Amino acid sequence: MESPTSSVLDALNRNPSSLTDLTISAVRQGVANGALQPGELYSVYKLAEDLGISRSPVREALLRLAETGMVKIERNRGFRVVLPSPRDIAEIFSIRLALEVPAARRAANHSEPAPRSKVRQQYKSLELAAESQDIAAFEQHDQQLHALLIAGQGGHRTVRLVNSLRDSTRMLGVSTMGQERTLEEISLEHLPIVEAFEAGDGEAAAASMKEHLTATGRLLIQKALKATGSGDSVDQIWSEFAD
Amino acid sequence: MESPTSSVLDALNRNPSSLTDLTISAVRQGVANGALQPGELYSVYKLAEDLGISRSPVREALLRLAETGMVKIERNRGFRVVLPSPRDIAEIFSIRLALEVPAARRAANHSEPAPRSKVRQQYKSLELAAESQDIAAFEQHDQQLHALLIAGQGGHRTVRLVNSLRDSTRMLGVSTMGQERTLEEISLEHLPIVEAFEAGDGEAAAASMKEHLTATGRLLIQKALKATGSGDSVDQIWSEFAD
DNA sequence: CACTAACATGTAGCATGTTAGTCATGACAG
DNA sequence: CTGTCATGACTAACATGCTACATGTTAGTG
Repeated sequence: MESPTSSVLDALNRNPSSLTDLTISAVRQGVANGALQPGELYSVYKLAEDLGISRSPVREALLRLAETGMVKIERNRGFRVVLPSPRDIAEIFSIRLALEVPAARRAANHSEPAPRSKVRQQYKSLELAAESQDIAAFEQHDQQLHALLIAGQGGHRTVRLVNSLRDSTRMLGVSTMGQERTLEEISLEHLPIVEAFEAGDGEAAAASMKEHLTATGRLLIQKALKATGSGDSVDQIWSEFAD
Repeated sequence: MESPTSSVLDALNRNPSSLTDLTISAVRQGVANGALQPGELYSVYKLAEDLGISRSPVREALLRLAETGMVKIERNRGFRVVLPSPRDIAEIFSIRLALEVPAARRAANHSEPAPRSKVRQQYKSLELAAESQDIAAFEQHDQQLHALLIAGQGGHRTVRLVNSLRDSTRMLGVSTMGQERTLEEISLEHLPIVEAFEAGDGEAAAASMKEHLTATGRLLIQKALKATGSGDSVDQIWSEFAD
């Protein structure tokens, strides 16, 4: 194996864990910035070469991503980044609603000073990223804000689960972000959640979280429907999964 | 490579897919029947030898199981089957409640003849397994019944997700099954759900599903608390995650 | 006797060789 | 022109060799 590229080394130094984890991050990033196109066929061979590492960790990374549905592996053919169907999106958001709305309620009802300042801080970072149109940073702080609102008591599994669901819709956000909704608008949707959390108002937190997720989910479904040219309506699909 | 054991061959014939999948099944089964003890340290090396295959598919299987939390891999040491803490169990059931209760409601409200007969049939199999004290069959039909009640429109992800959550608590069921509750009792808990589903009564289905999952979850937490000798109460832990 | 350093052992993680399956291409028969 | 079949390129899946590391043990030091 020749000398790894500097970016690989950098990532290695930041995170001494494993090349598999590194590869997972790399694929996520590639999907986020469009380097990996949904539907296109790629091979473990080439990806390993590009990353300057061997096939084993790359393969392991892809298997784990396939487990979450972000990627599909085709035997003896290669792998594809999966573009979720409108129904997939609806299901994903129905799950997120089922998990995050009660979580937001509980979090607000039990909110304490320390997590409050963290949430506020995270929201400020989100605003900042929105102002400077930094989509990558925006995505990251959005994720961390949602994670904070779930983590309350230590819902590790729930956080991991929601993060993996976000993975599946990440490639949709890329094209959507800053078009239908500006980053500022999305950022503002979080404000009532944060305020309700700080006020310890569980019901308000739940309601505004529900509104936020519903708006996001429906928008992504609409986007996906336009892309597929299907005749189905957003309402119809949405009603199959969420109320 | 010597001759694989007959059980391995059997599993291979049933499922011609991949050795990785075979290994996942083998580990699940090993956990279910106590061949793999929680907390004990095992090695990929030996497991691969026992299965009569190479280390690669075994390693891949364990990585995927680690992803779901059923197993923990320790670098350069081995892997352990994870015994979930009382809090872990509470979180798992809070997730299952969030997903399965609304799913049961929707399923009942949209129930049609075809799925109805399938559900009824699955319930009969469950009863039968309970009568004959066949724990393995009982587990399987229990899982399939829950899956049917979720799958409604095609909630593939939700089904997979719930199945993976069940994985994490499987080793607890082993020791519990047929002690605190008899199989017949557990089977009977499903009856009101099935009846509400057949009657198209969403609210009743949701309520009885909630009752069933709550009873199961609390029982497992109690069991786990006794094992750890902790002073926490079931109510206290339960209230941190579920309502 | 306490305490440390060298070493033996066993492991995950990674690299790489091997096997067998899939598909595109094009020759060729009808 | 069309459908069939050989063939070659490419691939995932699997097997296996290698390396660095974590840990328990033992030998050496005060």
